Amino acid sequence: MSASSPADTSPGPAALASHLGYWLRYVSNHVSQAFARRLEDRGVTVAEWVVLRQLLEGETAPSQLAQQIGLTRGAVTRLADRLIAKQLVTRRASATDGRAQMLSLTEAGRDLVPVLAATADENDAAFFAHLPPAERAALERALKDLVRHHGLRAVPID
Amino acid sequence: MSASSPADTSPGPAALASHLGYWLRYVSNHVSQAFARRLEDRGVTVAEWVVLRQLLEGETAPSQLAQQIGLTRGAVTRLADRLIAKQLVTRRASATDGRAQMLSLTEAGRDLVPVLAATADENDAAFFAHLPPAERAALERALKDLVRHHGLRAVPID
DNA sequence: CCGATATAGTTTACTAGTCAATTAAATCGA
DNA sequence: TCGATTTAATTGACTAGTAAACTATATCGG
Repeated sequence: MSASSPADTSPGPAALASHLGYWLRYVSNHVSQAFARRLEDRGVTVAEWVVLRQLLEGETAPSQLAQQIGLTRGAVTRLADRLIAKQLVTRRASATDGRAQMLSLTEAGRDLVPVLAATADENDAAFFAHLPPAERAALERALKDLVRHHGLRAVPID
Repeated sequence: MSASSPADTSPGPAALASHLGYWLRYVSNHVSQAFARRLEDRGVTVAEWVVLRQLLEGETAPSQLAQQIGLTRGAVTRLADRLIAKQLVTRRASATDGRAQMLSLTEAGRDLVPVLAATADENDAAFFAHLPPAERAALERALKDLVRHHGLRAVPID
């Protein structure tokens, strides 16, 4: 029962392509890479888009943000540093907790989000629009089932 | 036509979760991360597993390997350095081309591949076995359709 | 009220990748 | 045959993440 994957016909160790995880990673990398190239013109990365979109919901502490988007707090610190350098985000001390910081969008950041969202829409359409609706729906259902079944949450518990 | 994604009900910029690319990346990251944890016990990373499995097909030049697994030659150089340090791979000058190097598995490397393949099988099963066969097949078909339709190949043209 | 513990954020060291520059060898053309 | 171009590999500078150590502030218990 070990070598159970569909394309695994030969004997010996399972081929790379016999694992669904391999294909998932393969396609996902291409989609993200294509998105990254589109965002390049706007001067932001995929990770930065995620932070900016999340901050549109309102002022947020780094640790909270880390939980929401599935990064460690260390990663959020660096990401915030870069976004502040680009003048898209500001960081200020919390009024109520001496340890905490609060991140929010600048004017420029707030203005940029809709532009980036349109870019994300374009990228998604370019990749997935050609799929027959049923297949597209099946893909979405399978992905969400995986999330549900495994209780996938923002990765690093930390 | 811009805000076309299924879960995008509200006005304003599209939410992160309204993009299929977001879910793909989300699930893919979890699968890879889980696989990485399993491989940790064996002392190798996911990228290293891919190289080792590919080298099982035979002695390969770094540039060729780069094409096969979709990395730049620079990335392969570093990866090879690490695998050599772990004594799983050897690098020797090509007999026929003064510029080229050839990478091959050591005894230890060859012995390790089946163990890692079993680990990959386990990880794939843990993530995808619960999906109803039809849904699992639909996922696989959708991913392969995306590869075919977009002519996705080893990413960096370089 | 004060010591122990938990939490927030940053920093350091590491893996993992890109791109661009560099070096050296091979090949192609006049 | 020798100069120009291409190709192979490496290296350096960068983005992007984790994990773990560290600092500072809060909070909880006795």
